[in-house]
Amino acid sequence: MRDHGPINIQTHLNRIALFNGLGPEHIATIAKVTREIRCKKGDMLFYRGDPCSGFHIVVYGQIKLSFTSPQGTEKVVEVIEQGHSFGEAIMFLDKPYVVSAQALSDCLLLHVPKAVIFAELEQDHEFGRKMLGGLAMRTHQLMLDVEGYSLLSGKQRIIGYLLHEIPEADQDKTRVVIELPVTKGVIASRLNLTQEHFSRILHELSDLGLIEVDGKRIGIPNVARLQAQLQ
Amino acid sequence: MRDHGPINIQTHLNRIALFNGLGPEHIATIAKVTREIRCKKGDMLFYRGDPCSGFHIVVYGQIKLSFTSPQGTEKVVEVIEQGHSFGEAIMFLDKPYVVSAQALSDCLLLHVPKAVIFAELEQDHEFGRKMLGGLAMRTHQLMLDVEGYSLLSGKQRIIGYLLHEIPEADQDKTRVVIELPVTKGVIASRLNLTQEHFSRILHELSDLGLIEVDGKRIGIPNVARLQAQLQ
DNA sequence: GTGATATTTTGATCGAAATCAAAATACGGT
DNA sequence: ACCGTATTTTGATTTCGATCAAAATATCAC
Repeated sequence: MRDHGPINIQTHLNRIALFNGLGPEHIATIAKVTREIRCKKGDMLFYRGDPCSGFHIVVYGQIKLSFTSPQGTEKVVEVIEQGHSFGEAIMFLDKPYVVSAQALSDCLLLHVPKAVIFAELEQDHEFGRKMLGGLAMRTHQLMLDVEGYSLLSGKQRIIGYLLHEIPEADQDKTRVVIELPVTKGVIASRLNLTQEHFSRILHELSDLGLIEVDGKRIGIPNVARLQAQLQ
Repeated sequence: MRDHGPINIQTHLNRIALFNGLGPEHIATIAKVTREIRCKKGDMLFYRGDPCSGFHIVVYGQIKLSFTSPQGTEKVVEVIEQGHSFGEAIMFLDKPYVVSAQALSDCLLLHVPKAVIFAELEQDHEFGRKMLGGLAMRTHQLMLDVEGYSLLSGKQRIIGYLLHEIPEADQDKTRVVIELPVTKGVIASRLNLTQEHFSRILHELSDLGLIEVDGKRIGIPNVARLQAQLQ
């Protein structure tokens, strides 16, 4: 568990890429209206259909964004990790949330009201550019997701996920070990698979000697060989 | 076939929602660097991997955006119709296209270079807001697509599509007739189905009396009853 | 109109992944 | 360390939709 003492909102805002280059006085203005939100593992932050009043920044913890079907099945769209933000897109539309957000662990979030963002956009071109870049990246990522869901098999999506999880620093290594950031069930759902199927594919890859599974630690003895399985 | 004579670029730019509210002198500046592109049915506009130098507006005709898997299977992401634009998102990232674009019919397009858009963003806050709104809408739509692919059956996706195709003006009618804008194969792919499966589901809905199929004309005797099938 | 091509439908079969069920493990709190 | 809960694995079965193949329609250029 982390330190839960009082935090300096400005410090955290400064760490977000979106706010890089913003002058201290602008950061201060934004910080003034930014609210801290602490939530415990399992807490719902918002539900699909709730109105959106701004966007969120994850200072620490993990937030799960998901759809739920009428029949109650859940599909995880994304897991937001420390230092990332979410809800920017819907903020620009006058529509309610299309996903629900739930804490996967104890979290500290910041909520930035949309009004202050709109005001900042009035004044700063560079900020607008950053915001456009951020939204464009999200759109791009969603396109790649759609491609994966449509064109790749479950096994290929899992391999792609594992390769994606390799830390920047280990990119060039032959052998790497990665640590799954959330439960296998959540990852399975994120990849549009049942956890049973996910488990079976991991086993299959393990039998082939392509990975070594030890709980949440996945060893990849030969990254290139795993990559080759994508064809 | 349409008139292929010379067109007034400014007139067409004025019709795009994105450029609403832009002063005539700004429109003129943009028009000066905007290029006309005419292409015939089947022509490729660009391929995945090509660099992106701006975005496109469809003046008339239909453009299909699609992924192709290594095995050659194709997945249609979207069909862009008259009056709509595409490629804005990727323009803000320094990445090549992730989709390919092909004309489904003879088309007239406008290509707006990114430099002029960036220049305009420097000067006009309102333009930035419009752009953000447009990107946000695309993101939103992609999220709904992902939801559909993940949570809905093929039949439900088809019903959703048919209901979505009902013209604004007919929204409140009990009985409507819609006209499929492209071939059934393209729609099937857009909905992540094979055309065989698409055909069978249409037949099934027809047998249930929920729709009446006559080539590209689909009659819906009772919209509410079809909607009820989504549960 | 007529022939050639493209699209759509129909039939038979197959397969990837889901579902249902239950056992086995791991894990957090006291 | 131990108990209760959550997670993961394994097994048996089912199903939705894909694939392969071929026939039937529709469409378009000439």
